[in-house]
Amino acid sequence: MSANLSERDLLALRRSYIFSDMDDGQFHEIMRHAAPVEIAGGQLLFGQGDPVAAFYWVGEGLIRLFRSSPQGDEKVIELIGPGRFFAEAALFMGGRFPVNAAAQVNSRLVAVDGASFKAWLAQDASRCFRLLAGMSARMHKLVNEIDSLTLMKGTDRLLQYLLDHSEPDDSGQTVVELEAPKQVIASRIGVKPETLSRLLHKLADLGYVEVKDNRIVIRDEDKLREAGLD
Amino acid sequence: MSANLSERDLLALRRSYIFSDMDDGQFHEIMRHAAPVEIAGGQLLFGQGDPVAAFYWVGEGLIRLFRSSPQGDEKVIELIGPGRFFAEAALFMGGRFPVNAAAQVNSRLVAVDGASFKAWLAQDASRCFRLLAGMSARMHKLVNEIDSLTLMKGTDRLLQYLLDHSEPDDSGQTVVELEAPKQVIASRIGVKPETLSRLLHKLADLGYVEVKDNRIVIRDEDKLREAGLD
DNA sequence: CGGCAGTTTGAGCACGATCAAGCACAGTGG
DNA sequence: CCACTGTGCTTGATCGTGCTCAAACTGCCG
Repeated sequence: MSANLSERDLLALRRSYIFSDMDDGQFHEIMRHAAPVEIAGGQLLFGQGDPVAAFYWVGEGLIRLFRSSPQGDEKVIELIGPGRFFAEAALFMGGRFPVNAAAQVNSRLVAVDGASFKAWLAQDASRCFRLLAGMSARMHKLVNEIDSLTLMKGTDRLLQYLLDHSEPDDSGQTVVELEAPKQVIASRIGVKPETLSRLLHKLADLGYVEVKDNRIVIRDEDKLREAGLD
Repeated sequence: MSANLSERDLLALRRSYIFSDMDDGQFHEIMRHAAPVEIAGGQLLFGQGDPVAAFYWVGEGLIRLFRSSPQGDEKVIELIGPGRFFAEAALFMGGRFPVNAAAQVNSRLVAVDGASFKAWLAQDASRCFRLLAGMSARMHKLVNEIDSLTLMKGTDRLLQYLLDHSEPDDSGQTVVELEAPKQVIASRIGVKPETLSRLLHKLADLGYVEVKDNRIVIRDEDKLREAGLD
C-alpha cells in the first residue's frame, strides 16, 4: 500500500479515536500501510465470508453494512457515515467478514492494512485499549438493537430512530434528514418499506411530525418521547 | 480480594481462552485479585446500569443475561454456562453494565477484579489480542442474532436453536436437553412461552421431534436442517 | 389437601407482511 | 419533444404469524 491520502483525510484520521494521542512518527508509520479507496454508489465493497485484508475509515459518503437471507431479503445492520471506522473487529474474528458492505452513495474510504495494523497494535497495549473500548461500544449498540427488535413494535423503533437522528435546524426546528432512501431506513429499523410508509403517515396524521421527502420535521419532541403511541 | 478459589476452578481458569499460555507467576498474580462468588438461583448478580467492578467466570451453574422493558417483559440475550466468561467487555464500556445478570440456578462463579485485570492486560499487548478475539466472536454472535430476529420466523429460530444445541446421546440419538425452563428458552429465541409450546407441538406433529419435558429427541436431523417449514 | 409455578390449550385480535396496483419523477432514446 | 422505461414511494386489500387474555392442567412442595 502507498500513501496517496489527502491531507484532509490524514488530519481527520489523526483525530480519530484509534489514532489520536500519538506522535507523528508513529502515525506516519501506520499510514504507510493505508490506501485511499474510491467506490461508486451501489457497489459492493466486500461480501460476508470474504477474507479480511483491511479495515476501513469513511472520509466521505455512506456505507451500508447488511446481511442477506437466502430468499434475497436484506437486513441493514448499520449505516456508516463520514469519520467512522468499520470492520476493525473483523480483523480478530478468524479472518472472515461477518456482514456485507456496500456503498450507498459514491464514497471515499481509507483502507488500513490489517496485518500491519495488528503488528502496530501489538507494540503497545494502550493502543489496544482504545480498540477494546470502541468494540465494547459497538457491542452495546448491538445489544440495544436486539432489545428493541424484540421488546418494541415497529412504531416505537421508528420513534427511537427519529429521536436519535434529529437535529436542530437553522430555522430552530427539530429535523431529521434521512441519510438514505426510505427502503434502506425501513430495513434498518426492521420493517418493510410499505410499513414504514404507513407508520410515517400515521405519525403525520397524529400531528407529531411533518414529512416532506427525505426531510422530517418533528412537531413536538417531548410528546414523541413519552408516546407509547396507540 | 483473596484467593479462596478451589483447585479445580483454578485449573479450569488456567486453561480458559483468556489465561492459557502464561507462566504460573503471572497466573497467580492475577488470581490474587479474583474471588469466589456463590449465588442462589433466581438472585440478581448485577443490574443494567450498575457500575462495573469485576467480570465473571462460571464454574458451575447457569447465568441469564437479559434486558427488561418498562412493561416488565424481559428478553434473554444469552445464557452463560460453565467454563465461560461474561461481562469482560463491560470493563471497557464506560463503567456500566449494559444488561442484567441473574443466576438461573444455584451457581458458583469467580469474580475477577476489573481494575487489576486491566492493569495486567496493559503489561502485554498479546494478552489484549485474546480478549479482542473473544469480543469479536461475541459481536459476531450478536449480529447473527439480529439477523435471525429480522430475517427468520419463530419456527426457524427454534429449529436453529435446536440444531445448535443438539448432541449425540449415549444411546445414539440426537438430543437437545433444554438448559433452562421453557419460558426462558422462549425469550432467548424471541417468542412468548405460549408460542414456543405451540411450535414444539407443531414440530412433534410433523414427526420431526419428540418432546418429553426438557428432553427433545431429534428424529431426522437432515430434514430439520433443510426445512423452511410450512 | 391446597397453593403455586410452569406449561399447555383455546379463542380472538393486531401488527405487520404479502400481493398488487398506481403514482411521481428522472433518465433515455426515438 | 414526447413516449418509454425504471425506480422509489405510496395506497389498498387480504392474509398469517404470533401476541393477548383466559382457563385448565401438571407436578411439586408445604
